[in-house]
Amino acid sequence: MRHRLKDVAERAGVSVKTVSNVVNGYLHVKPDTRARVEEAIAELNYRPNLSARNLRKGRTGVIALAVPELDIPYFAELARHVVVAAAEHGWTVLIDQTGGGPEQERVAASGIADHMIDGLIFSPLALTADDLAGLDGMPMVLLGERVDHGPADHVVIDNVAAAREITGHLAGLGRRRIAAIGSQRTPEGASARLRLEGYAAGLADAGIAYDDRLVAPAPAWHRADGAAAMRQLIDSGARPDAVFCFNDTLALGALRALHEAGLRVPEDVAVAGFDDIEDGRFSIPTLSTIAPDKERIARLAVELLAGRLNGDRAAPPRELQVPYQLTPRESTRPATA
Amino acid sequence: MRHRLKDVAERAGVSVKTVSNVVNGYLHVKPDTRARVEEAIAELNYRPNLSARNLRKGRTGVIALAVPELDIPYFAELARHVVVAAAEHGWTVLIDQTGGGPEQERVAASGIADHMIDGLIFSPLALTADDLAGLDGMPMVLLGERVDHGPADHVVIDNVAAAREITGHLAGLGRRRIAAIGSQRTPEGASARLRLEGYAAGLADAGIAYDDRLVAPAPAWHRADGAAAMRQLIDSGARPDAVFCFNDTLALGALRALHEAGLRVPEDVAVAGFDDIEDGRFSIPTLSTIAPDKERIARLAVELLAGRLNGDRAAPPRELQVPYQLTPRESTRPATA
DNA sequence: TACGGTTTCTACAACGTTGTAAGCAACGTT
DNA sequence: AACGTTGCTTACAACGTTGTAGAAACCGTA
Repeated sequence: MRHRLKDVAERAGVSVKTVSNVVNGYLHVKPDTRARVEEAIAELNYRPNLSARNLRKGRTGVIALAVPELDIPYFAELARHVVVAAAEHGWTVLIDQTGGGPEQERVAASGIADHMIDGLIFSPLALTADDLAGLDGMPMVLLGERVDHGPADHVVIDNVAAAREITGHLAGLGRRRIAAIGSQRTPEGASARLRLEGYAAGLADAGIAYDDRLVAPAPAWHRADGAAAMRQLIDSGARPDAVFCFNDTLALGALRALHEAGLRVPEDVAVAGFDDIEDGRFSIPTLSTIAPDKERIARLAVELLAGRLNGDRAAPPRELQVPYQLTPRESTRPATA
Repeated sequence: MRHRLKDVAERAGVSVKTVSNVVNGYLHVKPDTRARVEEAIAELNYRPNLSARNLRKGRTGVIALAVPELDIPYFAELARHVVVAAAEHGWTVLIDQTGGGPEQERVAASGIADHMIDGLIFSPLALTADDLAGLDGMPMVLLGERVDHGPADHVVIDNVAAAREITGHLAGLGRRRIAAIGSQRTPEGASARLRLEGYAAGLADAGIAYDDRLVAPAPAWHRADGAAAMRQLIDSGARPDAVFCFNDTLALGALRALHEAGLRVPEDVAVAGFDDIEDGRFSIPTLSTIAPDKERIARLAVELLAGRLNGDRAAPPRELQVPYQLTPRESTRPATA
């Protein structure tokens, strides 16, 4: 049986509001009254009804994190950091899995929001700035890259620079036939577009001509897509001597396909990824990658949201950039080593 | 600006309750009244306040899923299935990350629960049946194995049988020095205990003597722990020709350590895991494992919870067993192949 | 016209909490 | 002794919703 303030009040012989004051740490309560109330609370194992509190206060203490898929390691790792960072602000995180489709993301952005959560941290794939316009001022922080600057706060990394740098890293090994895996033509592929741009810039830096036949699309960025794309590159006769995969799961799939084709990594083909997921630190070979500071991303997102919630909701949207780190591992080890 | 029933009612020229009736699909509303109300709802972009509704109805439409860590692939995959299954029942899932410590799990079990959620699906590591006793009848389903039968519904797989079967599989390859990685002495290690028991039974089946020196503990079940345990087994001179790791992440770590030690898998050492996470299907070599039916686990958990919520809360706790599948892959490929 | 029955709608109260305003002691100051 | 001040406590209303009970309008039949 669940108890209410009223039950505690009766037991302690005080008013309901006094119990409320004790629960909320109000200062002016006589020590012995407080003790009596606390005793009653303990005896009845009283717990506040959050729905009622939320109704009264207009706040729920819950924020939502909407990600495309939970079992993509990057998002899972991100989610972990967000949960931790949110807890430091006293928030619980409601995790929503959108699947990445435009319609579902729209539902997530508007539907979930209904008075159940105080704010939203959103990692959209398909959503456009327009979709977000109808959100009635739900405080929101967007993660990841969007080409167009929407109406909400943003936490991003410099995808173009990172992709350019890692492409340069591959060129620095002496590779000339550097392939890319993960391009996408759909409007959802904002990350893909930026990373492709960085790849092209990296090639240009090294004086290598961009070759369409070395760029393989991937409908999604799962391991299976990476393996399929790699196989296709191998079969096409394009003979790459390095591959930059637009994320680590693609790269892990590519490693697998190379292995099955009897090609050695990095001797025959060097492989680089993007995201620095845990798997890449233990794969065979270990995976060179771009390591974004995920903890910082999560922390900043939560802080931006906190800022909106406590401060000015109408302030102009901010965009924060988080650093990344080029992290070479075995899959791009120089031949000399 | 957010609107209330009252605003819609004024605009449509009806009472608040009539609007409520329309929103809730009550039958006896004249078509043209309904139309007027719906128009007003659309114009104001009205959304019900869920806190108020919850307060009134005593239900929130949210269930919680508490897991030790989100970035352990097994839990992430499980979470994905739970979210999907819950959505089919109209529930949103609040995901809570306990960290696996006893105190945090206790907080998760009792604290989160406070009127914010209708029920809880809990995958505990450290919690005992006693800890769960004080939960005041919060409907709850436990996932994974517990030695003692607690007061709540359970969805489990037969750990002992599965571990025994995969140990037998290793023995069937002709291996005699079959090691185990992942044993735990702590009371939290219920899974470890059961899988160790199955391992011992599997050895006995094959007429192999149990050898303490071939059993390596792992404080947690991460890749790093698996790698460390494997290194220790190698260095100890125990010379295993097969390893059964108590989960896939341990096994992936072990693969890595074997690779670094210059040992071939499966030729020198066969490796088997448990859980069938996505990584194991793309690792080099691919990982033989026990594949529990995660989707079924999630679905059953949600259905058990639904049963509690809609039906008899006082019914005796049920325990459902979900099938698993021994899934041989490259890491235990027979020498002849 | 009157009547019972159905359909459609409304007023009111309640869910459990907290903000507001005000009440009552106890105290020190004039 | 009267007074303001401070500390502590309380009654009441309100947050936005829905269940209950019943009123009003409408229908067909006697």
